[in-house]
This record gives sequence, C-alpha cells and structure tokens, in this order.
Amino acid sequence: MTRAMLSTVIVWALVLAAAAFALQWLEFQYLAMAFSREIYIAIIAVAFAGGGVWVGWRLSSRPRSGFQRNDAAIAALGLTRQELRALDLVADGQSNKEMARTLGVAPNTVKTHLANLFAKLEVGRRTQALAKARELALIP
Amino acid sequence: MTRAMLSTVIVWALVLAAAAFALQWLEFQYLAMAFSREIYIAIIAVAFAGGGVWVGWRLSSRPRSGFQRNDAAIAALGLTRQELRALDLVADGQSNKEMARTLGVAPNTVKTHLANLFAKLEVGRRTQALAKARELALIP
DNA sequence: GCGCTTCTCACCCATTCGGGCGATGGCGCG
DNA sequence: CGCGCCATCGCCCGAATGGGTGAGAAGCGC
Repeated sequence: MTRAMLSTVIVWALVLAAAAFALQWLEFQYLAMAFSREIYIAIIAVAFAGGGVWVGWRLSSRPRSGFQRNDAAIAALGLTRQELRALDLVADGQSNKEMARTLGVAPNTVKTHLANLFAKLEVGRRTQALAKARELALIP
Repeated sequence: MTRAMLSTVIVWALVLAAAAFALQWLEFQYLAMAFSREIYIAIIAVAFAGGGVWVGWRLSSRPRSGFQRNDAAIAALGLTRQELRALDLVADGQSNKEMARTLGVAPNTVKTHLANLFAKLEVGRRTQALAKARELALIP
C-alpha cells in the first residue's frame, strides 16, 4: 500500500521532470513554430490530465488483489491447519465427501474437523461458519 | 458504476471547459504580464495533473466504500426478488426455517425459491450457490 | 516416559437439505 | 380470456449435514 503509493508517486515525479526538460527543449525547436500557443497549452493539459488519471487510478486501486488472513483471529480461536483447510473448501462449496477426497482423508475425519471448527467459531452450520469466517477475515 | 463514472467525467469536462475560458481570459489580462511563460505552463500542468488525479481516484475507488449487485447477471439469469432475498439470507447463514420466519412464508416456499435459485445458478448446494454468487457479484 | 495437541476414523441418531412432483392464486400481456 | 411467470404451499424420499461419543497413532515439550 504505502510502497505502491510511493513508487507510483516517484515514477510520476520522474516522468514530470523528464517531460519538463523535453517540453522545454521541444518548445523552442518545433512546437513554437509548428503549433499555435493554444494548441501547445492544450497538449500540455491533456498530457498532464491523462497522467493524473493514471496516478489517481493506481493510488486507489490497490486492494484489488491483496487479501491476507487474520492470523491473530486464527491464533485466538485456536484453529488448526486442517480446520482452516476444511474452511477454505467449505467456502469453495464442496461437500464433506468432496472435501475428504481433496484432503485425502475419510469423510468422517472431515466431519470431525468441521465439528471442531464450528465449535470454535460458535456456529452450527457451514453457511454460518462462512459468514462468521468472512467477518473475521479468515477467508476472502 | 456507470452513472458515477459518467457524472465524474461530465463534471470534469465542464471544469475543463470553464478552465479553458478562464485561462484564455486570464492569459491576456494578468498572467502574460505577471508570470513568465514557463510558470504559466507549470500552473497549467499542475492544475490538470491534479484534476486528473481526482478523476482517476473517483473512477476506481468505489469498491472501497460500497458494493452494488451485478444487475446484469441478475437479469441474465432471470433471478426473481424472492430468490435474491433467499440468497442474501443464505449468505447470512440462516437455515430454511429461519429464512421462512424472516421472509414470513412457509419453509416449503423457501425450499422452492432455493431450488429455483440453485437451478438458475447451476449448483446443487447452498455453499456452492454462495461461491458462485460471489463470483458473479450477486452478494458482497 | 507422560501429558498434551493434532489428526485420524468409526458408529449412531436427529435434523437439515435437496429433488421431484403437484397444486393454487395473482398479475401482466396479447 | 388463455398463457406464462411468480409466489405460495404441500408431500415424499434420499442424501447431506450436525451432535455426541469413543478411540488409536503421531508428534511435541518437559
């Protein structure tokens, strides 16, 4: 977040500096003769407006990809690896039998993991577990 | 989404037009005499860059505050009001009986709505429905 | 070794859920 | 007015789920 913002701003600042020199040079070389002053201004305005849009977009669209588990909550609840894996599979919409196949264990084992998970989350259904897990940022 | 983008763009376009006139006027009144050409250019650049940042920020920062349903998908799938309400309650973790109480209908009615919802989503379980509905941005 | 946790699996039983079927009433549309 | 869609509700039945209990094996720390 902070890193992305900084890098974005720095990149933009460098582009600005480069553009300043380039424009300074171009101004006296070609543009002053080729275009009228208004068109030159318009080019500047459009270029900087476009750059601004880019900067603003990057500055506010970082949460798109990032999600990280609430490890504090996991520790506080005492959730184990298998319980978390089962939770992920529940969020994926799998049945107990499918989860057993995915995890390579018996369906009864999955049931046990889920029962423990439900107890720790203080819920009684998998859909409730999903709602609560999402509140706690245990799943995306 | 589309409305917000349009209004943002329109506002910016109006500001641009107003600024163009203002600059045109100011240019010959004060700035041409008070500042050098480079400073004038710099003011233009900063102003438009700032405006661009604002536009870019507004254009891409609506997932932060709100969530809005994918109405296009709802229409495409032909989901009805009750099916959507049932979907919300499923996401909330409620059982069929609780949903019946919430919606003020019989449990069998809830079952019917869910059965139709599952058929339209092409799923067979409520957890699958939740996963798919989240993919389609039908629920937060 | 001993206690602890974790993971594993089993059995039984009640509840919930999902599929399939049919049925009624309201409402808009041609 | 028939037709289609939506909402409502019922019944049956099989599958999935949840609760409770027990228990064995592996690993960890003291």
